[in-house]
Amino acid sequence: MSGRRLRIGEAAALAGVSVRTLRYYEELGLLAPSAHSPGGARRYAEEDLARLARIRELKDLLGFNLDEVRIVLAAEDRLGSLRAAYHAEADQAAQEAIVLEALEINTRLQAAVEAKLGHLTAFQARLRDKAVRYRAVLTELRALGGTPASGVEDLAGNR
Amino acid sequence: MSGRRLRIGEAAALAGVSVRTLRYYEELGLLAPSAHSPGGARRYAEEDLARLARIRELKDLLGFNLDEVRIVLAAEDRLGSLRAAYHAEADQAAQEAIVLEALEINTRLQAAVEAKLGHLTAFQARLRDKAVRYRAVLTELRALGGTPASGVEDLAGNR
DNA sequence: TATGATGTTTACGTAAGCGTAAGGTTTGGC
DNA sequence: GCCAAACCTTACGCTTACGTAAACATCATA
Repeated sequence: MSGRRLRIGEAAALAGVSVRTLRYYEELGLLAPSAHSPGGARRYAEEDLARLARIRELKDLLGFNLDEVRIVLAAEDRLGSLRAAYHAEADQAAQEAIVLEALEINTRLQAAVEAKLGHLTAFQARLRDKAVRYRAVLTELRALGGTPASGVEDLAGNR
Repeated sequence: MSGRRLRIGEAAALAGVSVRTLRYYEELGLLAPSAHSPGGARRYAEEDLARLARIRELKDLLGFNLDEVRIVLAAEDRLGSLRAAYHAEADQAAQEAIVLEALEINTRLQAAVEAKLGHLTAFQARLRDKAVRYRAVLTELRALGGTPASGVEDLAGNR
């Protein structure tokens, strides 16, 4: 179904990160390649790239550091292992706890995203406002083109 | 206008940063207190705190590093000095250039914000989707168990 | 099978963004 | 005027997130 496995250089280029970054993430326990060549070279599958994308998302988009990223991913991983052992009759209370934990983290993430969205849209509004004022100043400046220093005073009142 | 000037400790506490951070930003040429005590202690005015807020916004919200922040602030500063020297008949072409520069940076900022907003909303959608699936798993788990383990039953239904 | 590109581990280096300690000065309430 | 709290400068330290180099192994193509 899914395509071939990528060498570390290919994976890095595709994801827009460095080879060193991939090895570093593995060292931190964030991202391990799902396979290795017989000689021991890392082979990355698509799911690995997806995980990498999630890492970069949490880091770059939400500003999480790699330790915080790990916490989030760890919960998702526990959920994944639950899903794998779903039919193996494990302790149901434990399974519930895992799903609840995932839900909790999901909720916290949603809150974080929501907060960021709020701040960003507010920032955006202020930017637009400023742009309008800048353009007004510009046209006024240009209108003044032939008329030097005639006491026109409303740049200051522009705030 | 509230004239009270703040000592560095007060300013830092109010802004939620460390004293060291304020001094560091000054060292980088990002934020200088608008006054000093006779003995040489920094005194921060409200405008200084506003500037600090802008710095943190660009850094934390957009992920800019302090050097990028400085570029943005420098343009705003030039615009401010233009405003101050508006009546001093300076070279009009130069004034236009300054406003144009501010507009350009504003545009780039808007683009950055827009991009982030797009990514964030996409991320948000995926989070919501996941939450729905998690709750489905949870109800299924509980249905399989027959008896609700702990008092709370309707986590799936709320929200 | 040769061989150059790409990979491996190990380990030291680096830039940003502060933290923290030392040693001295200023501030401001009693 | 006294004195603790807060400030000053200088300077070295620390963490994060990698970069870079060395010395060697493996991969894949001719």
